[in-house]
Amino acid sequence: MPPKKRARVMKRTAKSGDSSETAPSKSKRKAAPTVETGETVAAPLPPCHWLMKSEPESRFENGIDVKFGIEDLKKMPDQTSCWDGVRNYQARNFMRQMKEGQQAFFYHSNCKEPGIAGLMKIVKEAYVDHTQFDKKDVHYDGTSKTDNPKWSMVDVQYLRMLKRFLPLTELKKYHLQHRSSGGPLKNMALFTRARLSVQPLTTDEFDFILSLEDEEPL
DNA sequence: GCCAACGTTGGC
DNA sequence: GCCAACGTTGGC
Repeated sequence: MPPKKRARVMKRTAKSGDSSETAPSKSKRKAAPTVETGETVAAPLPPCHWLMKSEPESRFENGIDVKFGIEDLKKMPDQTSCWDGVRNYQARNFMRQMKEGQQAFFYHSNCKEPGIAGLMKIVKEAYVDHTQFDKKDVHYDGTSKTDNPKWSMVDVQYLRMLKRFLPLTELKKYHLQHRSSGGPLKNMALFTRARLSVQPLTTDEFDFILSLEDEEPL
C-alpha cells in the first residue's frame, strides 16, 4: 500500500461541464460479428503504454509551486506518487484505462529542456482524485460532487532514468522523418495531440523510443 | 513573455 | 447544436 504522497501535475483546463465525457467504457470493446461474413472481428486492444507530462521546474499557481519532475518522484516514499490534478477529460479517460504494471514515460514539459526523462510504472489503477474537493488545492473543482466525482488519478512508481534524456526536438525530428517514411513515430500523440497531458503509446512507438537510448543523439 | 493550438463555455 | 469568445497548454 503506497503511503499518502503527493504529485502536483498539470493544470486543470475546465471546472465545469462534462460535455467531453467520452468514457472509455462506452467504446465498443466487444468482438462483434460482421454483417457480411458473420465472422468475429478482433476488437481494438486498449493501449498498454503511456506518456505522462509534468513540470520539473518551479512555477507558482495561486501561490503554490506546481513543480514535480522525475527527481521529485524518485524522492517520494517507495518512489511512488499519486498523479493528481489532471483536469482534462481525454487525459482522465486514458488514466482510467491504465492497468497495474503498465509502463509510462515521464515527460518533462514547460521547461528549459522538454523531453522524456525516465520510466515509471502504474502501481494503482484509477481512483478518486481527492484534490478536486480540497479548496486549498490548486486543482480544486467546485463543480465536482463527492457522490459523483469527476476526476481520477493513478499511482505511479519510479522505475529508472533513461540512459540518456530524449529531447522533444529529437523526437520531433523522428516524427517528421517518419511522417514521410512511414516509421513508428509518424502518428505519435505528442505531436498530433499537442496539449494532451496523459497519452497512449503503441507498442511500436514505445519500443522505438526505448531503442533511442542506445543511439547517438540525432 | 509571446502566441499558436485547441478544449471549454455559453449565447443564441 | 452552432460557433465565437475565452482560457489553458506548452514550445519557443
